[in-house]
Amino acid sequence: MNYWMVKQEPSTYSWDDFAREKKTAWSGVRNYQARNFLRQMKKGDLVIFYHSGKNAAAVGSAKVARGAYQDPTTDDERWSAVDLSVAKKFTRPVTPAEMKKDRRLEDLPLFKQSRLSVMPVTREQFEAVEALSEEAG
DNA sequence: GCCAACGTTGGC
DNA sequence: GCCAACGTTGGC
Repeated sequence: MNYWMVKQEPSTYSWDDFAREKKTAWSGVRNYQARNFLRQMKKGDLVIFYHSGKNAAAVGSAKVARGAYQDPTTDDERWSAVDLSVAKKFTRPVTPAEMKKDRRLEDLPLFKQSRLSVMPVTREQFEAVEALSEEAG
C-alpha cells in the first residue's frame, strides 16, 4: 500500500466538487513526473487532497478506486489518469505553514518541488497530516 | 496583478 | 537533439 498527495487549484476542482461526486477521474495531468507517479498508483492506495493557491491546505483524503488508464481527456497515449473516491473530509484543513513546522513533514515533495501536482508521501507523512487535521487549530 | 521560474512544445 | 517560444504556476 502506497501513499500519495494530489494538488489542485480549488477554483478548478475543489474538495467540495469531489465530495459531491464521490468519485472522479484524476485526469488532465501533463507533466511526466506527475504522470509517472499516477502510473504507480494502485487500487486501495491512499491520497491526500491538497488545495493550492490563496487558501492552500490539505483538506481531505481519497482512495485510489482504479489504477492508471488512458487519460480520457486526450488521445495522446503518453498521458494517464486514475480514479479517486472520497475517503474522508478532514475535520480541519491543514495549512502548509503547519506542515512545514512539523519535523515529520518538512521533507514533503510539496515543498521541494512546488510545481509538481502528483507526488508520493510516506505512510508516516500521510498519518502526520491526518493527525494534524484532528488536532485543534 | 505582475513577473520569474519551470516544463512542455515545436521548429530547425 | 538542441534551443527558443510559449503556457502555466507560484511568490511577492
